[in-house]
Amino acid sequence: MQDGTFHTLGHLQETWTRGDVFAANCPTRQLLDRIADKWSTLILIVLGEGPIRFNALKHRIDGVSQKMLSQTLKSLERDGLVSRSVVATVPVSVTYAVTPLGRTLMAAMQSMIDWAETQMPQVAAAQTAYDARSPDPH
Amino acid sequence: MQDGTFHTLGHLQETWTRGDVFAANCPTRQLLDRIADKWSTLILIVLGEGPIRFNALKHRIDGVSQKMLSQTLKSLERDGLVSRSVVATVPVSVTYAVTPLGRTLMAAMQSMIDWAETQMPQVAAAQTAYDARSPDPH
DNA sequence: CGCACCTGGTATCCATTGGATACCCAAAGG
DNA sequence: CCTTTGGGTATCCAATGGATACCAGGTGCG
Repeated sequence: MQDGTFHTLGHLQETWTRGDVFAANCPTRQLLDRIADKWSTLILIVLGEGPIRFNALKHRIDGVSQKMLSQTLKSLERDGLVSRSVVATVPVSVTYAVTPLGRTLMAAMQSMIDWAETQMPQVAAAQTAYDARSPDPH
Repeated sequence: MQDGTFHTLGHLQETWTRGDVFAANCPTRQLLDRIADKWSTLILIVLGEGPIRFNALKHRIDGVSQKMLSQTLKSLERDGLVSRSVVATVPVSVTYAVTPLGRTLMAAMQSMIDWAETQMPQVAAAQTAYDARSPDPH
């Protein structure tokens, strides 16, 4: 398969111990690895506002490359979290939307966003303090 | 600085538009990029159970390399999410623990874990269906 | 007609990241 | 001695991500 594929795992495993997120073969952990991802998170947040076309999405998410966007969308579609529909307009336009399953994930993610927004000053302060303690002795 | 440093961003920016997670310079997004990370998530979950030493942590999290573990711990410490304490035992032992700030993040992350554990069958089914539709035409 | 432009991608190449391995220190134990 | 132990760092190589170029194929424009 091509350059940076997402399909290396094939499909999720069948057997696991519930709660054992730390064994590499635990499907929960595989799933966590997939969704604990920069672009997936951002894409789902934007899609939460409503269906959107590929290029609009690309311009909305600052810094995402076309390659990562199409790869990540493909993987999210495979996971049943977003749906892809080709609208046969003049230049074919492709619209992406969150599925009901994806919407349940978004609720869980929202608490992380909220945390980041509210706790940011704390983190910035901690960083400043840390950097002051270790003066980067070069 | 050495090989795979985490400090490339220096420190978080000062000016932003609240809720604008999509501009690359938004501190919330920088923070999100940092915590929406495979190893950070796993480390915080383990640390949530109580303080733990470096090697114990390493053996607990299947598949993490020593390099990534020490790098990620350093970055989490800088962000004020975990604390590192050197106990002057015979071979020096280092204990890591979650800070109160880190504990607030863990609560937010827990909903993601719960989602992964409960919705995994849905995702596995979606993947199977997807793979059946696109027969990988080689 | 011939050319550029639109959308939604792929193919290619190179920089950065992550993983495996080896090594380091100092003290204890055989 | 020589190995083991804990907590790393240094080095090297494979995998990942990003930049850029290209493609299809229909449309408007000179």
